[in-house]
Amino acid sequence: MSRYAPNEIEPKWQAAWDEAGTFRAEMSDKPKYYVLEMFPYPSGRIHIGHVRNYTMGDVIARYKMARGFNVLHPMGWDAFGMPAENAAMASGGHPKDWTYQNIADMKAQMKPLGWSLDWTREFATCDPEYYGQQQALFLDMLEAGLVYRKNAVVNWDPVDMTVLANEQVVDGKGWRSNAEVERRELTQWFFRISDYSEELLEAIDSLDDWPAKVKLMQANWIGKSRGLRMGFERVDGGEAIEVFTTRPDTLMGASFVGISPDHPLAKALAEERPEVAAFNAEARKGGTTEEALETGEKLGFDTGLKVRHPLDPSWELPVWIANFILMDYGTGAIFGCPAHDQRDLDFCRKYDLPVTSTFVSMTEVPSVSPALSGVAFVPPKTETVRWTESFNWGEIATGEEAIAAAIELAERDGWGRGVTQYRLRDWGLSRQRYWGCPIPVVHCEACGVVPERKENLPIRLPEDVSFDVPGNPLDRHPTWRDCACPACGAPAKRETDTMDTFVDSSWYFARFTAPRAETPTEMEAASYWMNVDQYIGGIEHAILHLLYSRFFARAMEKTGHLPASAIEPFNALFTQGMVTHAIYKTEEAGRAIYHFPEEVELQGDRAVLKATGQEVEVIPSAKMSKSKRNVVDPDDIVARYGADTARWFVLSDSPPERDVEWTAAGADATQKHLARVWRIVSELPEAPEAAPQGADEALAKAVHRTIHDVTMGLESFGFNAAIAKLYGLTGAIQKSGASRAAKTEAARTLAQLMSPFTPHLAEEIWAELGGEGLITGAPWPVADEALLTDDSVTLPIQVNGKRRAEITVPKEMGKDEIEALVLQHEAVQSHLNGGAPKKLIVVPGRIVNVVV
RNA sequence: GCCGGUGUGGCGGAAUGGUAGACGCAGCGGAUUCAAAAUCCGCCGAUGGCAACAUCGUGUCGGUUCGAGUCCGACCACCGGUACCA
Repeated sequence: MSRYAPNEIEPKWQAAWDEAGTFRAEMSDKPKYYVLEMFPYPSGRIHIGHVRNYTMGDVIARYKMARGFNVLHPMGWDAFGMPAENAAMASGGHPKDWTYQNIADMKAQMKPLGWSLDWTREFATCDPEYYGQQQALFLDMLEAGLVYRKNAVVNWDPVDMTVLANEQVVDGKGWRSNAEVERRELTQWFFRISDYSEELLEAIDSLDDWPAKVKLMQANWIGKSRGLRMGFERVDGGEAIEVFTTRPDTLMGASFVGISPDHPLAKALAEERPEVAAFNAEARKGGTTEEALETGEKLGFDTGLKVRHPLDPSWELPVWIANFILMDYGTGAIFGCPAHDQRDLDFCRKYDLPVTSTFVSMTEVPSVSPALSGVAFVPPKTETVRWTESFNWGEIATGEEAIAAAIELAERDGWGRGVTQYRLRDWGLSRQRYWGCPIPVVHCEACGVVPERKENLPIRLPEDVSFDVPGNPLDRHPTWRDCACPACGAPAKRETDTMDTFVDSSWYFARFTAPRAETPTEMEAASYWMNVDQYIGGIEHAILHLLYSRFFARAMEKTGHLPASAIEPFNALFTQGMVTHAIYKTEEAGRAIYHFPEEVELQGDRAVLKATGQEVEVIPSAKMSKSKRNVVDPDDIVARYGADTARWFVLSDSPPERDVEWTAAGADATQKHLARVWRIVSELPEAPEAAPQGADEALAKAVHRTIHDVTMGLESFGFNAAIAKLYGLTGAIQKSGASRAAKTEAARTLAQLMSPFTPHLAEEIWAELGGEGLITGAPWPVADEALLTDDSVTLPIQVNGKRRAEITVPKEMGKDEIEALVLQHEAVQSHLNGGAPKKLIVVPGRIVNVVV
């Protein structure tokens, strides 16, 4: 008997697949199936989360292959991004070298796992062949009116004189300079995704095979709301201040009008009055994230200007500048209603502004007024509210009715109009960074902003750049910017902003259908392979990446790069959980320092650095991130146990949609199990020619029950449950006294059912048992319905919902007969105390409940 | 702050509204062995009991139902996203 030797069989079968071209995808008459996992960022090493993600996709791909589909399962690299520049800054190399080296290293780590990938389609988004096509796409979108320029705020580091990513802002300070970050306006390129708000929202309903939670998150993100856009007339006769509100029903509770420090009025005031300029500078401190704005300290400045309340011209409201109002949202101005909005209430209490409730009374209104309690009361939209008499639109209405009435009144009297507003903002794609796709436009003094000519694409990144000082190397490159204007030929300057890396990942799935095409896509290939039938990736991409991709598919349809059938590019989506790991953190001079797990020693509840004994803060379970140094490398698992063990192991224990905390315990057990399967196969010749009565049939039943259960599991991402059933069948074959022929047949089926999970071992068994060709792609076994049912069923008997006994009855026994049997049952009798049951519930084939 | 999710033995987890804890890990006991490794068999939520069995038990509190881990409401803790991390 030979031993289970993964290090021998795995390279052998991988070579066999390569030679046969098993995973190379070509268009054919067969039905196609496109399975895609979100492509990795080449951080340097693959981590255990990648293994889990790509093994899931591989299981699906191999299963679909066995079901007769022509499967496309490609792989590539999301290769632009900040870490490459950070590495260049830290160690002096070049982002390109760093990235391509990482790709080579990670590919070398991925190959031994035996994933059914079509490597002939591989590309990296930093290949000029890819980003050049992306530039062509950009130009087509520009021509189609889907791209424009406007001002937007960024995080500005005043010491390093550079734009910071949100991630580089830690507690409001720049991560390198430790200087307080400011919000600063820059002219940026934008995609008109908000033009598609309604369409992207409505089409969510058609995404039947998407998780409900992702659809809900997207809908909330788009955030459709009906509200009132209205002007507040200025007492001094200046230009009215436009605001948008979703709660015009609370207009009678208005205390002030607030404007953003970037509002034209605030800027104009700052020109004249130094104290306004000083406040605006102060108010611009801090990062741009919604979280920072919502949770940060609210600051205000009374401009001294007054506006009139639209319903009562004698009622004057002060105009304040407030730091929590962003110019990017709505009109950059709000009216503050402290009684019914917590943020406004906090603001008014801080600056001693009046708080007026717009309710006289209602059941839900707290007895203490917001002015005293400090707790704002948001009027319910669906419940009837008793409004104050000053409301012209009636005393009693639900919040929704009052909102509608307010809009109607405003439109009738001409001081405002009802508008549908979306939370979704246009997608700012400009990045002031080197390692990204250059935006293919030219700035000409005579012609303005001019698109590059397509024949000049790709606009390549220059290679002679330096990272020794912060800022965008393209900006300070001596010659790269210089070019001829594509329109007039005069000397001009290139755009030095590059594209957001989300652009790269918004169409790669389409590029995989024709990865070497001279145009972004090829219609024939795109029409054949699109859509992605099954997309798999992390829940952290639930909103941005998926929404941007849905927008891009529409934009590509509009510009003739995708068929109309592909505007929703992902038929089915599965969001797998993350593999998490503790983060180990210490602080030095107010800055966080992260430590690798191997640098840390655990001592009961506390953890210390091995080197110094310094106590380390343990953040229990967090997303793996290179910058947090909590990434687990799967190499030693693969090296020690083999790919099949690693593949089986990452899918066996936890449901794929759930986060798992990584532990290495259990890999031993997985390998023991695979060795046991191999041993069972090796020992088949010792099984008897003839079996005792019923043994063969019992084994066949176990086999077909398992075919059914595993197939169901594969259809519904129930990988862990499917694996549990495979453990069960293995045990059943081992313990069975069935004949050699029956056991051999069972082992062949077991190998087929295992083949998506452990393809190398499955091939080895298939060959050992005389299977024809490769097991990969061999037709999937079909369960025989006749073998799935038993002649008798065991019914639990409950008394008042608690299990007290059970009876085994023939499957076809009628309700009346079961009732009679149950009532005679000793355990039931003793609970009845001679009386009759109040109720007797018989659920055929399931359960009996006696209500006493 | 806001949006979304998760919570079940010592651990990972199973369970179309129908026997809570499948399967696996760890642990305990046994067989085999000179001994070990490997392998095989058994036990394994808590409390009480020799046992049969009884009571309790799926984050907390409440509700719907003959019956709730599952549905509804409120809360707590943790995780993801929050538009320049990818």
